[in-house]
Amino acid sequence: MGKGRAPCCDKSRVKRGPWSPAEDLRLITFIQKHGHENWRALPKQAGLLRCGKSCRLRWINYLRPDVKRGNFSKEEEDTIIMLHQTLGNKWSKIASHLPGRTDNEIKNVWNTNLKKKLAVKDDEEHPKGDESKESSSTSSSSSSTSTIVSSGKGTLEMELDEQKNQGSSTKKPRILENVQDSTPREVSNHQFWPTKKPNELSSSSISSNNSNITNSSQVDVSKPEDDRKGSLLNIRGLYDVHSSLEEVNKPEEIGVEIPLESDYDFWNMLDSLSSFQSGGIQLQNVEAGQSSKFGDAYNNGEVENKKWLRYLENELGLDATKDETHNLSKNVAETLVPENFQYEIPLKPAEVHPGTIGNFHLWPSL
DNA sequence: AACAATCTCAACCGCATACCT
DNA sequence: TAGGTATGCGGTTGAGATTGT
Repeated sequence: MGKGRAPCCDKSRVKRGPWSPAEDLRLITFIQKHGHENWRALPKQAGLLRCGKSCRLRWINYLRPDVKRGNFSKEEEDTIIMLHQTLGNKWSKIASHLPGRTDNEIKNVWNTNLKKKLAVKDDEEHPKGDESKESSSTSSSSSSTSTIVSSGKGTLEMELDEQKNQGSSTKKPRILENVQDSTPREVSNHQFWPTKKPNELSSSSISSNNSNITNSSQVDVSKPEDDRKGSLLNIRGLYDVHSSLEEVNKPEEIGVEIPLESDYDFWNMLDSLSSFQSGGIQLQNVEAGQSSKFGDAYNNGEVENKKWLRYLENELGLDATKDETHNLSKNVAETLVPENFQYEIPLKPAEVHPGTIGNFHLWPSL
C-alpha cells in the first residue's frame, strides 16, 4: 500500500464514455464464455478498448442479468433509509440487502431522492432553527428517536445488530412512518435485462442459477460458462416490458452463446452498426464489402453462428410485421446481414427506440 | 418555440483493501 | 514482512432529459 501506484490502464489508449451496443454485446459474450476472473486482462482478451475497471463497472451496474431496474418500491426505499441510518454511506452493504439493486443505483437514489425527502421531513419535524437539519439525513445522523422501521429481516437484522455491536452508535435510527410516498421515477428506458416492477421480481425469479444472488459482488460469473448454464445470455427474462412492446415467447432453458473469437466479421459488423448509430453515418455508406464479409462468414457455415443467429431471431421475436420502426430497420439490416439475422438499428435516438433489438432494449438511449 | 434551470444516472476517479509473491 | 497488483468502494462529474419560464 501507499507507494506510487501504476495507473490501472493507459488512459490514452482506452475508450471512455458511454458504451456502445457492440461493446456491451462483446463484454457480455466474453463473460458468458470465459467468466471474469481477471478484469484487468478482460478488455484485451475480449477485444475491447476499455479499461478493466470500466468493464467491471459496466457489467456490475448494467449488464448483469440480475440487475433490477425501474422504480424503487416503497419497501426498498424504506429499507435503504433504514440501512443508511445504521450503515451510513456503505452503498455496497446496503445493496447487498436489495437483490438486483446496485450500489451505484442506490447511491444515486439516495442522493437525488431520499436525501431530499428526509430533509423535507426533517424540516417538518424540526422547523427552522434546528441545526440537525442537513446532517440528520446523512450518515452522521443525529435524529432523536429510536423507532426503526421493521421491514428488515433475517440477515438484515443480523447486520444491523452487527453494526450496533461494532459501535456505530453515532447513527441513530429515524422515524420512518411519515416518509411520503416515493415519487415514482421514470422507468429507465434503457433496458438490457428484464424490467419488472420491484415486487414482481423476486431474487429467485431472476434466473435459475442466480437464485442466491443478492448483490453485485455476489454474482459469480467468474466461473466458465459450463458452470453457469442458463445464467448469462440466457435471454429468457431478457425482455423489456416497455409499454408499447409485447413480450415474446421465451424458451425455458436455452443458453445463448454468441460467437466470440470465432467470427470477427460479426464483431466488425456490430462495430460498424454502432459507429453508424453514434456517428450518424448514412447507412448507404456502410461499405458493401462489410456486409458481404459478414455474409460470407455466415455462409461459410459457422454452425455455431447459425445456431446463435437463428436463436436470436426466434428469441427476439424479430418479426418483420412488428411495426414501422422495425420495418425500417429491417430493410436496413437486410442490407448488412443474411436473411435470418435482423438487428434493429436506431436511426435517430429520439425517433426510434434506441438500443433495442426487437423487444429487447440493448443499450441506453443517448 | 426558445432558453434556462434542475434533475437523473452512467461513468469516471482515486483511495482502501485484499491478495499474491 | 514488505512490496506490488487487482479489485472493490464511495465520491464526484457531466451529458442528456425533463421541467419551468
